[in-house]
Amino acid sequence: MEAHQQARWTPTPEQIGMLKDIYYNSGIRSPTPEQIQQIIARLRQYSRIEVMNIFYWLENHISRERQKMRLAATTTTTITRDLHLINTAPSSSTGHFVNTAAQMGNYGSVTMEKSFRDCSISSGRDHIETLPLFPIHGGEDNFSTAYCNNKPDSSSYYSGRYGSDDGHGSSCPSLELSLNSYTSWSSGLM
Amino acid sequence: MEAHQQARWTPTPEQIGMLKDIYYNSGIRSPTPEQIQQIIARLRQYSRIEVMNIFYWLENHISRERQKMRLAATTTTTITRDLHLINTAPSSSTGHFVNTAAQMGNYGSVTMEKSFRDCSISSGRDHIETLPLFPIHGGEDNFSTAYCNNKPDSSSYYSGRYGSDDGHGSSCPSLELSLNSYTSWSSGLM
DNA sequence: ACGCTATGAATGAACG
DNA sequence: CGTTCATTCATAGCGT
Repeated sequence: MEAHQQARWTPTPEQIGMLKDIYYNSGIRSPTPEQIQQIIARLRQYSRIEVMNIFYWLENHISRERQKMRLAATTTTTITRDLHLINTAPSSSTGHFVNTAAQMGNYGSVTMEKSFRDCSISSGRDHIETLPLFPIHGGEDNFSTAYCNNKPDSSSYYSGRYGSDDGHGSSCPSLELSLNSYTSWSSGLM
Repeated sequence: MEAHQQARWTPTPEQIGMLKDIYYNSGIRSPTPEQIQQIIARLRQYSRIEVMNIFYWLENHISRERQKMRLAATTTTTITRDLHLINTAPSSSTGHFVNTAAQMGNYGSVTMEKSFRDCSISSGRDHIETLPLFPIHGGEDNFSTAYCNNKPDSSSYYSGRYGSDDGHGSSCPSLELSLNSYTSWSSGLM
């Protein structure tokens, strides 16, 4: 087993320098395909690099700068702690606690969104619906294995969080209307 | 102090599998409210999930697939071999046939960041040559192994880091137009 | 050797 | 729908 080449692109100093130049000097944040091609062509001289690497690099770079900025602003040890009480836009910020009610009503376009919207009014508050009346869950992870049992080796990687040993707490071995009827939606749903 | 749950929905492998099933096997891209209800009802067994999560998942998935498609079309001398994408019929048992390729036909506007994805594909880690679009599978499990396109590494058991659907197949070695005339994106650039 | 940090990679969420 | 932001996972690199 090997063949993975390099799992992760490791930019050389030259590449980083070039990217920074592009980023800072040129201020390019969203290069065009042509630009990308050229950039890539250049960087490839130093090491294996794909377009996505550049993409990620730029994205991460931008993100990170913002993050730092934000962090600095928040963690400011100096004064300015009570200054902004109303400026920062709510939601989606460092404080991120999603406003449940804020979600409804504005998704974007009109396509599937409409359908979602119809259901989604319950984004966290009400979940009346008609389906979840009965906690159908008998086999819990039955199909889980069916889906992807491709864990070749193992992977015994440390489990960081809840892993997958539980979580559903399903304990209702009752009758479920359609637990494993996948076909039902596939066929009947569409 | 209980945490605020996870700010971000963390799909379990099971959920992803189910979503893929819905997406690929059923070819559902814009589920109806009823479908949404059912989907969500099912997925809720594994973790907390709201309608919006599904909505976003589908959107992102579609977007991503489209990007790939565009890329393929671009790299393969325009549309040419995309015709035979639909070949082997599922012929499982339920007989869900997919029709995913029906969407292609309108990609000519490269805009911005996407240019990256457009231009590149190979990451260097995985490389799937076959389009995961169609879980054609002549087995007996119907939809089971079909989803997992065998994902060697990653092996993240939990969140969504295991990847599965992307296929960066074409790793164009150096077919670029090679506009090496990096005359000047910036001043001297290097 | 082990743990921490920096950062590449991936994807969920949201904007226009 | 395409683009962009934000968050998180995974890992190369480095210090102790």
